[in-house]
Amino acid sequence: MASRNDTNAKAAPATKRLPRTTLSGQIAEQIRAAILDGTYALGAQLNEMELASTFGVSRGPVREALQRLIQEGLLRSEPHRGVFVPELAPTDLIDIYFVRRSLELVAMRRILETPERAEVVRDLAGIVRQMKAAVRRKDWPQVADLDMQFHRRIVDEAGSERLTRSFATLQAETRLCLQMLMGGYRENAALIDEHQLLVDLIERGALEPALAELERHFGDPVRTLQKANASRKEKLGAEAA
Amino acid sequence: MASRNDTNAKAAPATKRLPRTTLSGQIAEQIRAAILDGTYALGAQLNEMELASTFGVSRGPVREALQRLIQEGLLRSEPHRGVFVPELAPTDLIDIYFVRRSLELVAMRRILETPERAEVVRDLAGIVRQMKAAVRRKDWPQVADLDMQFHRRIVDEAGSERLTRSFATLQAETRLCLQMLMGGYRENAALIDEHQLLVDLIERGALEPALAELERHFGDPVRTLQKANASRKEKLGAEAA
DNA sequence: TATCGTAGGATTGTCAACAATTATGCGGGT
DNA sequence: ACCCGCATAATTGTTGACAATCCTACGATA
Repeated sequence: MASRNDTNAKAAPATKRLPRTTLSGQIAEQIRAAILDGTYALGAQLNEMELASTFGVSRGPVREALQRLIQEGLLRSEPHRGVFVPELAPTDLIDIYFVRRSLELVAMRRILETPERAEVVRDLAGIVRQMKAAVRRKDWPQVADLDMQFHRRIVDEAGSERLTRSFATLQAETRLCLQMLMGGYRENAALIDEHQLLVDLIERGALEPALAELERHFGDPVRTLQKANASRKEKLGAEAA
Repeated sequence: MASRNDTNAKAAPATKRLPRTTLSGQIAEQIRAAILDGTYALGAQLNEMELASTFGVSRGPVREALQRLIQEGLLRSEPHRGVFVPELAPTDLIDIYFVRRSLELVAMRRILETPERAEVVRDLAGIVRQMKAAVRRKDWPQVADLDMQFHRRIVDEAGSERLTRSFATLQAETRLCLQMLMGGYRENAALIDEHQLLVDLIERGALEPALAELERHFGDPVRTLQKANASRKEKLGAEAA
């Protein structure tokens, strides 16, 4: 990872392409990707100096990037100790999905209130199509990514800047949580059908059925986790301090 | 403002009281309070060096504090230019209230689903009582603060860490927006009655009426703003880029 | 006189070093 | 053998200085 820079060659061409970019922002993006990729394990400490040398920069930008991720909920800071990848419990996933469901339901309601839905429906259908292909290739990371895109597209369509912002952090936490608790993305056979059904309901303007289906769609991951949790609850009892 | 430190006397007693505190955090709190107090006007730029000398620290902690506030939505950063107090439009207030309403409705629904509500009801009633006294004293800043406490108490009672976190930023933005658009808090005579009614409905466990009243409660500020907006809409047409 | 190019000043972004705090390992005492 | 206190080591928090970038104002030219 982080092969973009050499030891101290800071004049990378990528930096020039978009002048309105900050080094901190790039670092934040890279670290975020690394966290979500599972590069840093649960509870691991992120050494500032180490990260700095890894990215070929000083500790300043790294520090700012870390703080940004802390505010996003992807890292936890203990003053004078360090920043750690949070150890998310099953209750955290449930909490995350509780808020996510709320936000998406609101977005869905707003979408079905507007008469112009052709564009969203087209985009969502395209995502589902790609998803179908990815499932056929058994490219699960891609499926997970498309799942993210699908739900984000719905929330974005609501046209609320704050809703989008809140949802973005929730979605990042979701990904982290799934990574931590289930070791990646689950192979859910019903996933395609559920998304396709949602698209159809949106197209037809069926408000209540769409909301109900969305709720059902969210109830499933929680139940899946609870099943997965049952097989490793012995490990969780050790850290009830 | 910021008379806590002298020129370079960093060993303030307040710093020692809570060892698990970061200088950046304190700075962030101070700057946030200053923003919400209206110390920094709409669109004003916050000079890092100036803030640093004001607080008697270096630019590092100031920078981190600013970035924290940026992520909270209370400041806007333009790379290589500076950080500014965002110029919020009426549409922003509407957007903020849209998300706030959604979150509070979710919290309310969850509260009314739990059988143990005595503690919340007691706390909320206490806040309303203080509010009544503050209104009698015409202490509007205090009324605004109690209003904030009231709604935050409701959201906190839902017991969702993410809901609380998201709501906190929304509430800060709300305060900023009201400060910017209406020059502070409005003197709403019906405010006390509305809150009291909400408390009663929560106590009685009346789900649907409580949700309806909460919606009504949120519809009002938006309408108030739209009225206030009517008197200055000529200024808003200039920046439709 | 208006406009374009350029020099100046100011502010942010970044860096390397210093200081404070915390955790760990060792030695002595009970 | 176990526990307490102290010194050491590592990491974060903070600082001041350097470099890149952007805005502004001035002057030359058409």
